[in-house]
Amino acid sequence: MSETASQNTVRVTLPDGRVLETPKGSSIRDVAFRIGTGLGKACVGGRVNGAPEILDLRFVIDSDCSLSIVTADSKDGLEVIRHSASHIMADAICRLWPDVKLSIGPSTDDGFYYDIDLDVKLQPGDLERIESEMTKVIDADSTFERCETPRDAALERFRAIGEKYKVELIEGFPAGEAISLYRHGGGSFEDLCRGPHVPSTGYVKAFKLLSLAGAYWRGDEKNKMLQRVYGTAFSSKKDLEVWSKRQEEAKARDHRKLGKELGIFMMHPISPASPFFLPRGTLIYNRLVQHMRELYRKYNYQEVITPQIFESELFKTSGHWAHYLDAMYVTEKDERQFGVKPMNCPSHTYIYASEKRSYRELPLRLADFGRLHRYERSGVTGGLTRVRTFCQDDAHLFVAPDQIKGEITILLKMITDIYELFGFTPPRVFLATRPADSLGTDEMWSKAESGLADALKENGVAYTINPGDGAFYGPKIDFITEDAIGREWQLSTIQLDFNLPERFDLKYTTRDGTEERPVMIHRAVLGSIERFIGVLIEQTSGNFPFWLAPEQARVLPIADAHTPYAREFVASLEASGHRIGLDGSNQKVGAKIRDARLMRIPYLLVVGDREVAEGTVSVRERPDKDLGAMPKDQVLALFNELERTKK
RNA sequence: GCCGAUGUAGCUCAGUGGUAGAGCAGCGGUUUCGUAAACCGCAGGUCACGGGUUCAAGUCCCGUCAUCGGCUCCA
Repeated sequence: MSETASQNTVRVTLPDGRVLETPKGSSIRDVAFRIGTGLGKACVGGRVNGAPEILDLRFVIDSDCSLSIVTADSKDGLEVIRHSASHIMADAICRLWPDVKLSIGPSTDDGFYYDIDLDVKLQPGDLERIESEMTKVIDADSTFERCETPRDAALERFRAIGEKYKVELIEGFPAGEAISLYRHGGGSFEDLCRGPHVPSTGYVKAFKLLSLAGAYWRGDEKNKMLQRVYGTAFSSKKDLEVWSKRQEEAKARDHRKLGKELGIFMMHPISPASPFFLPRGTLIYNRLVQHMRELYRKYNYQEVITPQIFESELFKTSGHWAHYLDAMYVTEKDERQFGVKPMNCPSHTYIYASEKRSYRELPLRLADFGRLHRYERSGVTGGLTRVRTFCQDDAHLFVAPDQIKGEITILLKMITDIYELFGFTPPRVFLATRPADSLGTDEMWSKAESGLADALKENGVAYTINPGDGAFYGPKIDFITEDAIGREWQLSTIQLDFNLPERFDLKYTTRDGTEERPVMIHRAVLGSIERFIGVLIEQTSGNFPFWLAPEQARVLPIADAHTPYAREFVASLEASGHRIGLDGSNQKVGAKIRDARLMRIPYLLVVGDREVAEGTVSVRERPDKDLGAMPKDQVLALFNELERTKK
């Protein structure tokens, strides 16, 4: 290897450390082909010198650099393909409806969309028309060309064709900066775009348009609502099929579907967006609450029960009246105004303030499973994940300022343990900072925000900052988990609050006899029990662990003659606290097995002549594992162990 | 709240202006059976609700409610 590259070559360092000498002026694509034909065919872009942005394959390398090739099937590669697919879709829409105005069309985690302004209301059937127009563009395999234009020229160009959203976007760019445009179809379609794109439209080998939706321009509810067309694209037809299949499977796990099938909850327009928990759902619900109560004993919480309805003064003092009145249920009696509680915190301040508090009592941890009501706007509600009545495993910790970090450390452990117990993947953690509309001083906020950040760092929890997403009274740490179809939900939360103690004038007496203000930590581990159950149903596909299953086992007599024995067996298992069913129906055992499997019963205990004679049951473990015949004591030991270890 | 779609038996769904259907579930009977659906019969509907168009509306139009997909919001 020569020490210095010649005048006409550059040295390109590959991710594996290999150095490739390549003619000056080679494109990323050339380099990929030099590495291997397979890679050359599979690549869609490249990254130079570890920069975050992906560059076009056509990007020319004219100096020594490090390069990593982005292949079509990688996450980055898919992003490029999808972004190009969104351009192709925009082109197709322009061909079909020439008076359309384009806004933005990015790629997303599992596809892409384009927001368009079009007088004609697109119908679901139009998606097929757009798809076939897109296919024409893709079949033409025309080159994606990048061109840089001075800002003012670009502005002029888009203004001339009346693309007002593009004009608005460009106006937001710094003056004098060059604007990059991408065109394909020999210039018949041109769009403002940072890139990168695949070399030609033919690279988009597998795509599908998915749905239509409304979306506000720039995500602001005050702006015009545009039409959003969602689609997805993959590097191969096979990948698209795999994805489609997975989507189907996810739909089968939808908690609204399973909730109905498994008898967990129902909904009724008589109380919109408010679940009715059926007996089976209530067993799960109460078991979860029981589990939290067990933890509360361990972690020194004290549970309280507080009123449902309060005079408005409470919420005026707390600030909720000003911030959330529209979302509260209010009522008037005796010419006094009352509100149904949308959260427990203000009432806990009354318990705190009901006696003179000493530093010795802190941290004071008050837990409350109180039912909350929030008027969620129509259109935002759904299933168990966003409801108008719910309860949280809510608690408020009243702590001295120097106890904050310690408490949060304990909470992080509690939360981590919970996700592990349920077998959830670790949640994504966000630190939500001060929102525009908030209470308190800058000093309070920065103290609170850095307090949370320090606690996270000290406990080695990786997190992302979510600017302006905090509660109006304080910053928070949110723990985000996904449902079956990838929608994200906040379950656990830890919120720091210097405001309520101030507003309700809470105090404690220190060792020195002076009075200080406690800090409040609002926290929920499961979050809303309703939402938690919704996510739990989807994560487990209804296969609840033994300790949570509403019916942990079902005894299946083969014929009527075996029913008395079966009944006895059920009674003795129930006497040990297990939830056992009996299928005494007039059906063949095959049908009973089928019914029980559909209900996801963890254990099926079959009894026939043999079992009666031997004093056993034949145990079948979900979904279809034969554990053989077991005497009663062995079954009991198994169930007790499952219960004890929460498996 | 906004954009769009949907609403037929308990559930899943068919029914494109001319007499409301199927499967499963339910009920009655027969069958007593060995690991994913035995057989026969019966019953079940103001086609979400309210208006309108029409000789005639589940079907077309308008409104309301609810649900679903998004957007915005989420103490």
